[in-house]
Amino acid sequence: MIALELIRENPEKIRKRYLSRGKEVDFTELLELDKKRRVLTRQVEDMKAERNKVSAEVPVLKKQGQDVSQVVAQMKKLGDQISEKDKVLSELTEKINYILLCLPNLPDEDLASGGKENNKPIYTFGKKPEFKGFTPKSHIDLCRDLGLIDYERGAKLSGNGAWIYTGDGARLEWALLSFFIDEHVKDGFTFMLLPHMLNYECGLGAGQFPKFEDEVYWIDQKDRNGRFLLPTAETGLVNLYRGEILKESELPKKFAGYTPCYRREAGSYRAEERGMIRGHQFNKVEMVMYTTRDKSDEAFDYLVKKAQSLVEKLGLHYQLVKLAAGDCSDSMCRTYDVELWIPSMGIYKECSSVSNARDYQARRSSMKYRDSKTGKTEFMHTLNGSGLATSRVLPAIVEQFQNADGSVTIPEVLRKYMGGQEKLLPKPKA
RNA sequence: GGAGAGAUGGCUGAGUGGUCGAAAGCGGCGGUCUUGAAAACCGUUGACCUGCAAGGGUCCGGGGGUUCGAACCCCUCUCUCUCCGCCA
Repeated sequence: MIALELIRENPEKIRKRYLSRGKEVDFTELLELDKKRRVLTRQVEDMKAERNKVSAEVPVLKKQGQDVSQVVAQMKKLGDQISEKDKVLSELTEKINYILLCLPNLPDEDLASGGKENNKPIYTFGKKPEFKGFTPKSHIDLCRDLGLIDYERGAKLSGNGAWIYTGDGARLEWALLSFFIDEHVKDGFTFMLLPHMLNYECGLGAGQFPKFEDEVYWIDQKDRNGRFLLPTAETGLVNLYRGEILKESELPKKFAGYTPCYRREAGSYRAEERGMIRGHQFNKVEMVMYTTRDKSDEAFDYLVKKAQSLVEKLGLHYQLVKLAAGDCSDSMCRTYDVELWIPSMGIYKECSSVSNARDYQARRSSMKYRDSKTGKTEFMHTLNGSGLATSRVLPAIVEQFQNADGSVTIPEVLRKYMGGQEKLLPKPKA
């Protein structure tokens, strides 16, 4: 949620910043409602002040033995007027809040405007692997030949967009998760295992609701009392301090959470995204940081570096991409993606998205800290980054590290999690 | 799943219709004392909205109601605890 004052003070400037996202906004209605509300608030508060004053006098008059029936009748009338105006006021407030909740975050001003096409790679690590003397296989074929994934039975159990990690595949996925978590713990992150079913407020606070209510799986009913399966651990981790005020000295806070991510991904299936590139359930370790206002840029760089270092330790070729304003998700001011090279597809695929939401999420769920100097409360800044989406990393590993004999070399850092195993070998044909 | 109890400030906990935004204790902050610290003593100490300010308004788990007036009465939801049952 962005601050209403920003819009009130300079609607034109804010409008232009939204334009860089490709988002046309018109604040006319919002500003009118806001104006109405401010006038009405003033009126209602004056009336309430009157009522409070007179009501306080009633017991005094009674004690003096005076007749209060006339005063009481007057206050009854005033009370009716107040509740009428109060009703209008709460309707206004609800409308204003809804509009505000639907507005995306303001993109940072240094971002390229426009959509995906304006994303800019700003760093590249390693090189595209060359496959001498053999034609490289796709991760789908590799996973099948190596017995890592059972796509057919995954679909049998759950439907399209589901798969089963089997044997070495499960171990490799688990090794990745363990490796990432160990790295985070080493860096002082608190490891978290969250409930996978979250309440509505989590979606609202993270910024996914009300807009994307249809993109998650609902458990009981799809409304404010229902629960949904988290689409990312961020949705939970970013709600930890909802309604709380922390001491400045408690920040920054660093969390790393592992959860499966459940997403409907309605209509997004394409032939090129078979395999584990896009599914209804995938594994991800998510990093979330809470910082003070002045430390969030620093934290952002830190999280980007962290995501990069994980991929680099695995030895994977990737590019770091600075997203254009329009490609950043709605809650975010800025986003950098780490994209892994997938040889069979001839493209880079995101395995980490690091973003700074600044105070957007904190405003939605009122997460504040007390500034040690001023003593005032400020909204925290929240940041998040995948560290990493293992289900995207595994395809890159098998494709980038495949050998002529059909085997795959396991990255060194993962071997200790796999009993020292160095290679994944093709299963003998039955 | 059944029965009961409860939710009050950073914490413990009093308050059951009228100067209660809320006693008391702890904690925090400031001070006195001390070479310094501790102890003791004194003072101070919730959040939000609005306003230049003075002030005003709102908040005692959430929502609704009764009343001139609600932390307190009524309804409802959520959560917590205790006991019983069931169970991976």
